[in-house]
Formats: sequence, structure tokens, C-alpha cells
Amino acid sequence: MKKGDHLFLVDGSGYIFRAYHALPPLTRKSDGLPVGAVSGFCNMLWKLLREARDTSVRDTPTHFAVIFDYSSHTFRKEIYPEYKANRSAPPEDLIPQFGLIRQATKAFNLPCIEKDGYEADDLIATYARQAEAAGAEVTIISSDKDLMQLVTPMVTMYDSMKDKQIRIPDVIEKWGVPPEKMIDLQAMTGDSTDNVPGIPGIGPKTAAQLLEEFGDLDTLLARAGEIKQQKRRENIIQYAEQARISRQLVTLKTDTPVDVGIEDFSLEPQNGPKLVAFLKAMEFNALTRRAAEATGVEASEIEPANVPIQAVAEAHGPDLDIASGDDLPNPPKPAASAAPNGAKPAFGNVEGTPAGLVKARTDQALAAKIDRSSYATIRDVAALQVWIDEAMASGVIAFDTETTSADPMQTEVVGLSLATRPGRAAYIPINHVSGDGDLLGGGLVEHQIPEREVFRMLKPLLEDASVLKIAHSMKYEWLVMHRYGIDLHPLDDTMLISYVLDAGEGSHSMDSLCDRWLGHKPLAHKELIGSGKSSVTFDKVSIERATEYAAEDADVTLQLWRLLKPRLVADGLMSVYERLERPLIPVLARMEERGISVDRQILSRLSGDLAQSAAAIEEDIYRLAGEKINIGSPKQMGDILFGKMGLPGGSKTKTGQWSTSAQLLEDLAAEGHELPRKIVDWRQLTKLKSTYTDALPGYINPRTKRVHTSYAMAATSTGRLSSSEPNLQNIPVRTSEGRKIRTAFIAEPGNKLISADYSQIELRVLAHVAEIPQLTQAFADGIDIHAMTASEMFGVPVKDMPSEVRRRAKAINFGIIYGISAFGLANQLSIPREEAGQYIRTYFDRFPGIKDYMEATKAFARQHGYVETIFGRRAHYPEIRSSNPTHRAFNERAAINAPIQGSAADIIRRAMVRMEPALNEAKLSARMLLQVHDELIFETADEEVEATIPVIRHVMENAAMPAVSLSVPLHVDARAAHNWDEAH
DNA sequence: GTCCGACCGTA
DNA sequence: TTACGGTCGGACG
Repeated sequence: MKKGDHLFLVDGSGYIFRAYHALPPLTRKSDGLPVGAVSGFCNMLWKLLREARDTSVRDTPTHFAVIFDYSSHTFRKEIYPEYKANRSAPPEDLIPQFGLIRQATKAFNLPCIEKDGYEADDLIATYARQAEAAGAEVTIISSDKDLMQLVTPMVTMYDSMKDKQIRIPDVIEKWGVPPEKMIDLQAMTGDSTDNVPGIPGIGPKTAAQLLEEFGDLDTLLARAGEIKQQKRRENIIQYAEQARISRQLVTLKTDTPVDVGIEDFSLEPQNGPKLVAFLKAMEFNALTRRAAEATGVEASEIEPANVPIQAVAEAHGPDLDIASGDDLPNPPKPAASAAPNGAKPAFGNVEGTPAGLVKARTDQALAAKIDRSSYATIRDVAALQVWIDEAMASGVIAFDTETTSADPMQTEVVGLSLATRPGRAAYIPINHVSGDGDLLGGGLVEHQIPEREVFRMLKPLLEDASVLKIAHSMKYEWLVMHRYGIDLHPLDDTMLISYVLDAGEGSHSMDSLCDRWLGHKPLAHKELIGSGKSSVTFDKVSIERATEYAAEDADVTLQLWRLLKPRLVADGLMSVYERLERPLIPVLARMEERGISVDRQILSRLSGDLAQSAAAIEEDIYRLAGEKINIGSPKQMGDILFGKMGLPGGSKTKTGQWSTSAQLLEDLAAEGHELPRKIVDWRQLTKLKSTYTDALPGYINPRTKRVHTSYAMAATSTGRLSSSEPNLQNIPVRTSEGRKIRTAFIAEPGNKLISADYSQIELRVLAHVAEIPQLTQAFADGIDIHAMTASEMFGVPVKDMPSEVRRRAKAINFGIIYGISAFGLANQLSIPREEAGQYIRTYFDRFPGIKDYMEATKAFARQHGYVETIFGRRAHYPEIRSSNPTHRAFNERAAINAPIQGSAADIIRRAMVRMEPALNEAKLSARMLLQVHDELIFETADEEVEATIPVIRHVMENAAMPAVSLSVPLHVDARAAHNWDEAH
């Protein structure tokens, strides 16, 4: 770079936000992808590059670069942790545009510059000074006052939206000081958007006046005593240090260690086809035409580019200090290339809004026919290559594996299907065997590509960052593929998309979604493999039948995705999906894959003990009952207790049977009856034996010698996970007998289990959402929350409080979370309903905010049909307006509970997503194994335990930040031990 | 064989 | 009074 050259530096990140707010919203016609800021950006670049030479006020650039913020974690955070801490997450429809704007920059053949740890402003400052030193002119395309300190006779700013140059006189006119004093001015005034503190009471006018008088900030601070106005003088003296810190924050770094030098910014000619392909994909028709004309390209001959929405740390805004690293989803393909069955997309009918797109897609999907006979079977390498090429070009594929077992840790792949666009799908048979296994073991069927070859060929596709893989229940596919050495990514999951959109509106299984949205019943798995004793594994199914079934699944998945994905934007739920669901897929998959070690001997010994104890009690029961009945049959037991023996207090279940619940039997036992006590004890022992000590060993995987649970991501209405086969979220803990089960969950030799659990997370969430001052204060002070409640309610001092008083307050606190009723509380506390009702009234008197919160939540649910967590996750209650009072009341209680339970669930999900990067960052080898709603279990080497616990605690306690700044602190207890009982 | 209710383990 | 999943008995086919 030399004298006479002219460097243009575009503040890309600044532009994005400004354009987003200044320009009218715009969405891509075919799928509703928000592109307003992208459009403004492209038009601006076009103008700068094409029209600069015609404008007298600007020279033609010889060098050009677009600069972006990389992430919110910069050196300024080290100086001042609160820097930019008050920034909220970027708007929903801006998020996908961060990545798109970077791709636009590249499509314009311009350098796209960003650097971890630095803001765009620092890079701009560094490049501007370098160019200036080389004698070149610089134009900074931005109107941000933070950059005005850079203006010199050689460095000009240009506000592209107002088409206005900003030179030294313009800065003086606007701020009252020349550019070189802007730093001191900003240090004094501070900046509320970036959370730069400054000096209270000093605005730009005062600051300029003071700088005029004293010359610079240091002189001012040194001679502050001379200031006449008392308040101003006090503030300047008191906040001198704050001003100095502020100065550090606003001073742009002109010596950023850059990776790309200014020499590399030399302006290159446009790549016409590349630019047109991008603009076409964005559906910017006017600009496409102009770009095609100017570059001599025939627009109609150019295919729209495959434009993936890539991971951009900035896209997470200030939200993620620890970037997830996962790619954001590819956008839906333009309808022109993806209309089902070759039908013309209904452009004329599609409104330019996400909602319009959803409507069009829904109608389209219902009209489309699914033709199972059209699917292909891939039997040789050449055919497979054709499909792989097509998939690569398409950029989006739906994907499904057929396997021998529902357990991804045990299963073998039988075949694999993929769909590249609606109606176009194929099946790759791999391990089908001849049906009759009796004769000579039923070998592999002919004309199947060898397994190794299939995976060798598919691996590049399945791991290609530019090809989005869609599945229904992707965690299963991920696990299966991982066993074959494939790191499946990037991912989308139609089950999870449906879950985010419609939690509470019924099942998210593919069959029901297909029926609901496509009006089609796909072939049932059972129809192929049969059921029960006569069922076979999928490898015995004929390849013809398997093709119809498997390819249909892929086809349906793709069609569901096209339909459901745009709804995430339309309904404002993209960030729930992107932050809480999609990144959790590989996290949970790895947890399931790791499993946990369970000691068979301990369980076996416990089982023997339980059997003995139960047998002893059985003898007593038969004696007391006077006959040998099935103790495990509530029906028979009820008849004995309330029929034959005529005990009092019997009540009936809804089917007319005598109720024999533990609570009821306990009450009878308390009145001195012997038999009910025995039954309760017997039930406890046999429950522990059958559900835990006897069942768990059967789940030890013979290959890994560990137990691998399965987490359902879309099973609950509130956002919680559920665990099954085995359920490791209900391992006993309340009784000493039950806790022994936990001693069987152990760490490998030389390792420890770490258990870290949130303390009172749901009550803390309640304190936050309902804004209850006493609760917030109590959590801030770290005092016993139930004792505080009791003290408030009953006027008892916390000190020496009777345990019964605290117990009742605790039950009420839980009751509140559950959407309390007098009936339920009375039951829980075994007190009269009137008394329970009085408690509730007292509670609402003492904490009126709770009552308000409950009423507001009910009203919201009635109006919208759903409620929301603090992160925007929705739980639907379609029957909240039921005319049946009992039914309606049930829905209301659930609706009150869901935001509380769900917000807590969201918080731990966020912690889980961030945990692995945080541990890696700290060079720790701890593995996250289990989640139990408010608890995470890890396994790690003995010598790393001490270093690991603080990292875990930090991630968990800060998991809500910065998307939500809770008004109460989160507290995590963590302990390490060789087994789960001692760690908990 | 499959389904449902009762019961009970967890948060 | 919220949210789950597993086991059992018993009724149904």
C-alpha cells in the first residue's frame, strides 16, 4: 500500500444492527428466512463498489475489507467484566443474518476479517493507522461515534445510510471536541449501551466544556478540586478511577495482532457467477439483475448458491462466552428447487412472511402424494456415487438408518435411506440376510454394497459441514453412526422442531406428525417385522419391502422438515431450538455412549438381603391376613383389609377398587394396625428388588460393561428430559434402604464420581418470575428458605423453629410451585381441608406477588393456549378452557407449574451445552454421565477432582446468563466420591 | 400377547 | 398440589 491508495474499511457488525433497525423487515419469499439486513448490506456494497467512482465526494477504493466482531469475549472483558454485560440477545430474526452477511462479503469477493478477542473497532483502528502510515487514504464505512477517535486528515468516516462524510469539522460540530479528544470525552460520558460507566452526571456537553477548560482527562482529574459546581466536583473526584477504566474501554487498540495484512485488501475484480449465485439464492431480484448485467453473466443460467447458515460466534450475540461450535442449520432450500413432485411453487400465493410460507407449505404438503413405488434401491457403488453427488449438491438431506435393535448401543446397521428432495428418496441395503436363518445360517443377500465400502463413501457426505443432515430423532442416528466412526453433523431433528413448536399438543412421533401434517399414514415398522414371538429383526425383511419403508421414512422426514422448520421463525422459537435443543443432541448422545459403571456384586448382595427381609415379612402378613394371598395385588389386599378385616377409613379408587396407597396404609398403621405397616414395608422391599437390584444388572452392556440410559428429549410438556431403559432419574435416595442402590453406581478405579446439584432451583425461579422481594432477599442472603417462609407466615422466629412448623412451610412452598389447591395441600400434610385453605390464604396475604403471578399465568394460558419459560420455551395447554371444572383446574395448575419447572429445565440444558467446551478449555478430562433434572453426574480422574468442581459449579451457576439475568443467585452443591451415594 | 390402572421411585 | 418411567396384577383378546 502506498501514497495515493485508498482503503475502504466497512464496519460490518455495526452495519448489521443499524440496518436491521433502520430498514423495513424483509424475508426470503420462498421460505421466510429473514434477510432484511443482508439485503441492505448487499445494496450498500454494490453502491460502494460500483458507484463510488461516479461520486465526486469519494474516490474509488483500491483496497477494501469488511470487518466483523468475532465474539463478545474481548480483552475489554478482562479489564472490566461488566463491559457490554447488559446487552440482550440479538433479535430472533437477526440471528441467521450474521452468517449470511459474512457469506455476502465473500460473494462480493471481499476480505471478511474478524479476530477472536477483539472487536471490529480495534481491527479497523489498527488497519486505518497502518494504511495512514503508508501514506494511503482511509474511509471507514460507519457512523459509530466509537470510531470517531480515528478521524484525521487522512482518515474519513462515511455514513452510508445518510450518504454523509464525517471529517474533523463534522466531529467537532457534533461533539464539541476534535477526534483526538473523543477518547477522553467518551471516558467521561460513558456509554450505556456498552455498559461503560463514565462519570455520573457528565454528558457530552459538560465533558466538551471541561475538556475545553482543562485540556485532557488526566489534567482534569488532577485539578478536579478547582471545579466550582459542588456536585460535579464530588462526582469527578469520586469516580476518577471509573473514568480511567472507561478510558481504557473506549480506547481503540491500534496494535491488534492481525492475521491478514492490508496488502491483502487489494481490490479484486468481481466473480460474476459467484456473486449472482449468491444474490439469486437470497432472492434479491433487482440486485441479481444489476449484478448480472454489470459482470456480463446470464442470470438465468446460474444456479442459486447453496447458502448454509454457518456458525458465527457473533450470531449468539453476547449470549455465549463459550461458543457451542455447532453449525447453525442450513436454511430451507428455495422452493423453486424443492417443490414436491416437480410442482411449481406457489409464488403468487406465498406472502412474503414466515406465516405465509408456513401456510403455503402446509397446503402444499397436504396436497402432495407419497408414492412408495417411486423409491430407488441402491445396489452398487456407481449408483451410490450418483446419490452422494446429488446429496452434496442439494445441501440438505433427510436420513434414516434401519437397524436390528432399538438400542443404539447394541444395534447393527441393516440399511440406510436418504432423501434429497420431496418424493426423491433411496434405500441402501447393507446387511440384509436371507429370511430363513435355519438353513446354513441365512447368509447375506446378494447385490448389497459391502458395509465398509458404504461407510467409506458416505463418511465425507455425512461429515460435510455444508450438507445439513435431517432425521427424526437424530440422537439415535448420531449414536449409530458414531459406532461406525462417523461424526454426523451438522444436524437437524424434525422431532425436536415439532417439540419446540408444539410441546403439549400430542405425540411428536413421525407417524403422528405424518398423519397430522401430511395427511398420510406411513408403513408401520410392525408391518415389516411383525410383533411378539413371531417378530423378526429388520435384517430379515426383504430388500423390496425395506426400500418402501425406509425411503418413505426419509421422504416423510424431509417433507416434515420443509413444513415445520419455517414455523420456528414464524413463531419466534428459533432460539429455543438453536440454544436448548439442537446443541444438546451430541451432548446427550455422548453421555449415553459413555454410560456409567454399575457394580453387579453390590446389587446381587442387596437383592439377596431384600429377598430375605421380604420373605420374613410375608410370613407375618399371611398370619395376620389369615390366608395366603398375593400381597402384590392391591385388589386382593384391599379386599382383605377393608372387606374381610373391616378396617376403617377405606376409600375407593376411580375404578371402584379399595385404595391401598402407602399414605392410607401409613395412616392405618399410625392407629395401631399391624398389617398395613407390614404391607408398606413389604412393598418397599419388593419395589427396590424388582425395579432396581434385579433389573439394573440386565442393562449392563456386554460390550462396554456399563449401563447406558436413554434420554428422551421430546417426552415432557415442560422441557425436562426423561430417562428410560433404565430410568436413571428415579434411583432411590429418600430412605436409607433405597440409598444403598446408589452405592452400586461407581467410578472406574482411579476415578471419582462428582455430583453437582442446583439448590432450590425451582423456588429461585419462582422468586425471579413472580418478583417476590422476601424470597429474593432470602436467597441473596443465603438463608433457609422454608424457615423464612414459616417465619413470615406464622410469625415464628427462625431460631429454634419447631421442625413441624418448617415442614408445613416446606410443603406449602412446593405446593405453590405445583399450582396449589387446598385439597392437595390437605392431603400432603394430612390436615383438614379448611386448615389447608387457611394456610394458603395466609401465604397469599404475606406474598401477594405469588397470587398475582398465578392469576396472570392462568390468564395468559387461557388467552394464548400456552405458557412460556424465561427463555421462551412454550408448553401448550389446549384444554385450559375446558368446561369441566376439575379438568380445567388441573390444566391451570399444570400451566402454573410449567414456566417454573420448564425454566429450571432450560437452565440445566444451557449448563449442559456449555459444560464440555468449558471443561476442554480448562484442560480437564471430566466426562458428564447423567442428568437428574437439577443434578449432573460426572466421572473424572482422582487428581483432577479439585480443579474440576469449580469449573462445573461456575458453568451451572451462570447458566442463565446472559440471556436472562436472574434476580436471585443460583447455588450449586458439588461433591466427589467413589460412588453416587457418597457423592450426592 | 397387549393394554390399563394402581402403585411408587425420582425431581 | 407439578413432571416423569417401571413393575405388577388383572382383564381383554
